[in-house]
Amino acid sequence: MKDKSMRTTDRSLPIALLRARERVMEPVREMLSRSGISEQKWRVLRVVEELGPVEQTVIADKACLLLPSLTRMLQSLERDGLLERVADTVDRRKSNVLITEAGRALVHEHLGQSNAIFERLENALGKRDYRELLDLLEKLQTVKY
Amino acid sequence: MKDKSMRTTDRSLPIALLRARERVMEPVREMLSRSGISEQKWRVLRVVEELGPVEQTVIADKACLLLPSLTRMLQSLERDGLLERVADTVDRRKSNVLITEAGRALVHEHLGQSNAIFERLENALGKRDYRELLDLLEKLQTVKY
DNA sequence: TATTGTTATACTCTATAACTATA
DNA sequence: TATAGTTATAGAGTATAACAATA
Repeated sequence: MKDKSMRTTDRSLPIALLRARERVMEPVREMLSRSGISEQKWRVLRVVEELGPVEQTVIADKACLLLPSLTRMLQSLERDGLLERVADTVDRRKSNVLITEAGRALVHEHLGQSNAIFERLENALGKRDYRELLDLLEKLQTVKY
Repeated sequence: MKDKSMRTTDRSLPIALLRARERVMEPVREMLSRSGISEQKWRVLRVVEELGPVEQTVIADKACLLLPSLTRMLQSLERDGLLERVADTVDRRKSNVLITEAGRALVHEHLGQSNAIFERLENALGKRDYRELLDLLEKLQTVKY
């Protein structure tokens, strides 16, 4: 007999978040693999494109990466001419990362495809539920507990 | 000037799901690291405990892992005496995985701690929103698009 | 002393293909 | 021929600690 306190994995928030994400990422992965860019690098590019010149600690936080991982990705993205690092003039420990024109072009090209994917999903799930889900996820990120 | 078609990363479903998950996993990771069990193995154990004797393809699907990764984890979990693999008597290509008493004990012990973590979160987020979020994630997993 | 970022290292997981055994 | 699982292998990311430079 099952323990009553046993939450099923469907009702486990971390597992449900992961399964949902895997589901949603399927077509995105297909898109990214065609251009040879990893999921993680794609997040870095989007964060940098969104936040403008931004320091690495912030990128790591927003893109859910550790700093040592980020360092290597930035080196690679910089070699590919998609991002640039410039030393901060005020606090010289920092460097600010910004997107190049080539990087911006790449982001926007893929974002077009990505938008198409998520428009389909939005319709399948219902606009109301889709928005509600994003609202709840946003709330979850900021809640203190 | 920003492109209007540019969704911010807050409203990107994959990124929002990831950030939410990272947020939620923080205390769970702390708990797991104390017992030296990886996140992935923890998912495998929970899935097997939940689904009883179950074939590996199903575990891989439910725990969001690839079969080759799962194979190695099962070997390790079997060595540790937490799971067992028994050949399927009907279809001999398959093997059924089941949890041992030691495995069940480990799962339930950690599940107790995990429940405490998520009860706190449920209260912080509000029971209604918490349930709504799980419902939407479940819906997302089954939607066709 | 604390913080920003880098380097080093070991390890784990991912991804793909090739393979075995069975259906 | 197709499927279940294993093995091999390359590569990428994770996690920790130690380090350099700067604050």
